[in-house]
Parts: sequence; C-alpha cells; structure tokens
Amino acid sequence: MQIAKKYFSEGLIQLTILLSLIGVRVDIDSYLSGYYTPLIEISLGPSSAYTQTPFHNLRETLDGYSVHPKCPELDYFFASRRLLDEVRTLGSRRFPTQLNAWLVHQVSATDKAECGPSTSNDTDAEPGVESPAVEAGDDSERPPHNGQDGCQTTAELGRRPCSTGACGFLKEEDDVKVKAEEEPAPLTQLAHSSTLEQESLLEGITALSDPSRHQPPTIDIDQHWSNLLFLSVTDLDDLDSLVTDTDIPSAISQDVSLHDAMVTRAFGVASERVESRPAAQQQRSLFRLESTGSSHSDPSPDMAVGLAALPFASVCNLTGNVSSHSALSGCLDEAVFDQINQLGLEGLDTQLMSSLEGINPQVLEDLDSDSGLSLESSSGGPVSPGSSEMSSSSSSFCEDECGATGYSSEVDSVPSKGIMDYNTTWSPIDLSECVWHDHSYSSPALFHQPSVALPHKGIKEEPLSDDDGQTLEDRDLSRDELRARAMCIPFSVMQIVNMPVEEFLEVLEGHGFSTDQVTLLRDIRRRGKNKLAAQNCRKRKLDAITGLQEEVERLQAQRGRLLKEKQLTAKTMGAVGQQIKQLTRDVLARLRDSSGRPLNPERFTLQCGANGRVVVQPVRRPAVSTSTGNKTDKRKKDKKP
DNA sequence: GTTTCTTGTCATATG
DNA sequence: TTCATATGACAAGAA
Repeated sequence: MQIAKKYFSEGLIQLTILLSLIGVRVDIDSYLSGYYTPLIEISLGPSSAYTQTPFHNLRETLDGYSVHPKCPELDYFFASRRLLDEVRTLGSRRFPTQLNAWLVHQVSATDKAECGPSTSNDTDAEPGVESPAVEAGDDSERPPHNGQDGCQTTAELGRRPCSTGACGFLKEEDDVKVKAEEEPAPLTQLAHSSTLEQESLLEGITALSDPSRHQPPTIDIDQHWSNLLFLSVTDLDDLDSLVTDTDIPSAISQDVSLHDAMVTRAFGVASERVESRPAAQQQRSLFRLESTGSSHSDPSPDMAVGLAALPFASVCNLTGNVSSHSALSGCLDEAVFDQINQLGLEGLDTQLMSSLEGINPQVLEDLDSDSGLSLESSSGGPVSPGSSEMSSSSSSFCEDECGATGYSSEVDSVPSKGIMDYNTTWSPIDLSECVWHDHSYSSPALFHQPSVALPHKGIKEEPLSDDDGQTLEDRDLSRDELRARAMCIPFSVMQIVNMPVEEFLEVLEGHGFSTDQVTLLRDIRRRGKNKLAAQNCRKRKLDAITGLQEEVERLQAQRGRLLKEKQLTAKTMGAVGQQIKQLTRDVLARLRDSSGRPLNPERFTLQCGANGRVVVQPVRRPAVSTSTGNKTDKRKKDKKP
C-alpha cells in the first residue's frame, strides 16, 4: 500500500502539473486537504501522500519560510496551491514548436496508410533533420519510427534548426502514436472536468491496490508517461484529440512513477551519449540551476519530455536539497535549458560564460563560504592553500600600510574589496590595496630610526615601496614590522603570519636565523594569529549579544501576549461561572425535597456526570479544622522519630 | 583631564 | 609536544 501510495501520489501530482500546464483546472485541494479525501482513505497514513513528492522540500526554501516539516497545512499550501499557481503562471505556450509538431501528427494519424512509405523516403532524403533516435544511435528499445512522422515533422521543423529538444518531442510523438494505435482511448473526457479526472484517478488507485493488475514497470509504461508528459505541453485546443490518443488511466494504474520512468530513460540515454557530447553543449549546462554532478547532463531527445515539466523542474531546483532524488529535475533542467538556449539565449550564454571565466573559481568558492565568523580570506599560500591556517589568515592584513595592526574588522562590510582580496595569495603585492582600517600604533621615536636595509635574500622578499613612491620609512609601521626590519628579517609580517606552518618551519630552519630572529618570527606569527582570533572572538561575542537581545525582545512580546490571553480567559471563566451559578439556582428553585420544600441552593448543588446526567448533590463543606489538625498531627509524628 | 570605545597583546585552556 | 584556536583580561591609543 505504501508503494501504491507513493506511485499514485507522484503520478497524481505530476499529472496535475501537466494538466495545469495545458490549462485544465485540477482541484487538487480535494485530494490533499481534507480528512475524507480519497488519498487519505487510501494511504492510511498520517501525512498527505503529496508530501512524498520530491518538491516537498520547497517549503523549506520558498519565500524564505522556515516551517515545521510535519505541518500538513503548509504542505498543502506550499506544495499544491502555490506550485500550481506557479505552473499556471509559467503558462503553456512557451514552446510553440512542439505544438506544431503535434498538430501535424494528428493530421497524419488519420491516414497513415497512405502516407507512410512515401514519408519514409522523405526522411531519408533529408538526413540533416533525421530522427533524434538515429542521431543518438540508441533507438534499440524504441519502436521503429513512423515514416510519416519523419515526413511531417521534417516539414515542420525544416524551417528552423532541428534542436535536440524538438527532435525529442518528435520522438515522443512517435510513442504517442504507437500507443494510439495499440489501445483505444477509453477516457476521452478525462481532462474536461475535475470530477471526471478524479474518477479516473480513483480507477488508477483501484488498479494500484489490486494485485492482479499490478504490473512491473515496462517500456510501454515508460512510454505512457512520456506520452502523457508530451501531451501536456500541447495546446488546450487539441485537448480532445490528445486525450483520445492517450490511455491516461492505464498509465496511472501502472506501478511505475513518472519520476522513475523519466530517470530511467534519461540515465539510460545519457550514459550512452555523454561521452560524445560536444563541449558547447556542456557549456550550456551552465543554465542548470543545480549541479548534482550527475552524468546525465546530455540534452538528449528523451529529456525533451522534461520540457513539459518546466515549472516543476525549475521549482524543484530552487531548493538546494535535491541530490540524487532530483535526478528527474536535473534531466528536466537540462532539456529545458537546452531549449531555452536554442530559443535565443545562446548569446547570453556565451556572455555569461565569458564573464564567469574571468572570475577565479576560488572567488566563487569563497563567496559560498558560510563561515561568517572568520575575517579571513582564502588566500592560501602556494604550499597548502587549503590549510586551516590559511583559513584563519586575513588577506586584509596589509603589510605595506599597517603591518600586524592592519587587520580590519570591516572586511565583512566591504564585500567588494573582500572579493578582490580573496583572489589573492598572501603575497603583499596583491594585498597592497586592502587597507581599510588603520589602528596601528603610533610608532615611538625609537622605531622611526632610519630603516635597516634588508638583505633582499630569498624569493619571497617584498618590495619596500608602493606605487606612490612613498617609502615605508615614511609610514607608521607596526611594532612587529619595525622589529622585523630591525632584525633584518626578509619577510613581511603578513607573510610570517599567513604562511603555512610547514613553510614557516622551513623558513626558520633554512635561512640561518639567529635565536633572536627565530624568537621574533615566532612572536610575530603568534601575535598576528591571535589578533585575528581576537577579532573573530569579539565579533562572535557581539553576534551572541545581539541574538540574545532579540531573544529577550521576542520573549517579552510573547509574555505580553500570554498575559493578555490570561486576562481574557479569566474574564470568560468568571462570566461562565456566574452563568452556572444562576442556572443552578434556577434549577434548584424548581426542585422539591421529599417534604415538598424547595431545595436550598446553599446546601445543594448540581453535578454533571460523564454520561451527561445532572445529579443533585449536597454541598460538601470542607472540614478545615479537621484537616489542619491532621496535618499538624502528621508533622508532629514526623518530628518525633 | 576623563570617559568610552576600539584594538592589540598576553595568558591560558582546549582540541 | 607542538600548533591552532578561542577567550578573558589588560593596556594603549583615539575620539
């Protein structure tokens, strides 16, 4: 039953999306929202079957809401209502090419016997627009192409380059036609009303729950779904004929989900074609909203069926939480974006690619960094750029200007500069512009002595003057910087701090430094790192304080609300108590005891039992003195032992 | 001159 | 043990 629920729910939702694409209003609410819906009755589960669809994850991300994962109302809201709205908003006429292909096919279906052989020849006559399966060379599992289709679609698509997606639709069209020949259409009115659709869906449910009709997934089933998807992108005007040619209920009743079918096909095809994929097509995958790292990135013709689910795929990929489960959406994206590219966005694609190529991938990586606390850059050294040490080193450390005191807490507030610096190494030359805050010590007179000429040894020695020609001697240097120069250390403070520990140890050993120099180098490194650590620590502390303040405000507001609620409740309770008292008096005044006298409201009361019966009971007066005495006695007894 | 804030540094704890 | 990091405490400088 769970499997049936899963398959049915997926099929239902996706069918709903597809029908919505072609403009058919499907009242999915009746399936998903109520307690007495067919789905609930069948699934016997606490949650809506709809929540098992992959785009259930939308609720976490869309509109920035953060909701509880078990809230059925939000499932309903996010998944059914708004997704359908988005689907409808996106419209169904985005790809008129496919519509034309379908119309031609409908005409040809009526008299295929006449046109068949000749069209086959036509197809051969135009190799440039040959069928996609032949292009891809993987049509082993597909029914032979109808020559008529080749003729008609060639005629239609000959006016424009045969895009991969378009060819894919033609191929699906073939599937549709094969199906139409094999099976008569039993439910031509399926898409006309939601009521009929519900009935047909219930038939599908029955088929799912019936083991005798439970069939394993086959290629035909796969084609059913593909046909269904293809039909959804056609125009509403052709709806009657579409439904006539497609056995939707039988497709629904099969034990295969659209997701599985699509993925199976997509992967099967993609695995065969990915190797021969041109580089240009690989670049087109830039438009994919997700990067699942899968190899099914080939915009194969089969994936063109994903065009029908453009909104679904797009919305699915808004969540970063798709992975393997979103293989379908990945396939759909590729097909969709391939179509988009072919619809005139290739120029944009090229521009985007060129612009992105100009950006160092490291920059993009760093932009994704969510550390937030660290003021560091990823200015990893050449030896171990990914070391933890480099992660804590700050590229904002400007050796030229401020040395060890040049760390800035404004890195976060100046992202543009930060981006520039993130792309650099710890070379001081690259960081010469990153002085944002100068809290350097005003150098004592002692350190303003004429600087010591550095021996200029080693590869990593740095220039001592900047572009302005202003020498470092004219500037305020940090204490460590001055010390380093005084000790003839041919490294900047930034270098000392940011270089990996292995390299630092090599420097200490390989340059013949004296003990004082080694000590100074270690101190400079320690102080520099601690400086960064202190900045991070303070930032964290401020963040914590801010968060606690917000929490306090929130709790105070909540307390106010609860107090108001309490007062309101107390008022209500008082009023109800008065009403009960009055009613009790009225009732008791009408009652008589055995001697015919009215009951005294002071001595009797009314008690309502669990069964709803009201009983007159004498008032039980608490024996205050007695209970108190008992307590006192108990205390005395306790004290005695 | 005093106060407050920011920043660097040290000492220490922890992993 | 060494190193990196975090954090409290203190001091110096700036506003």
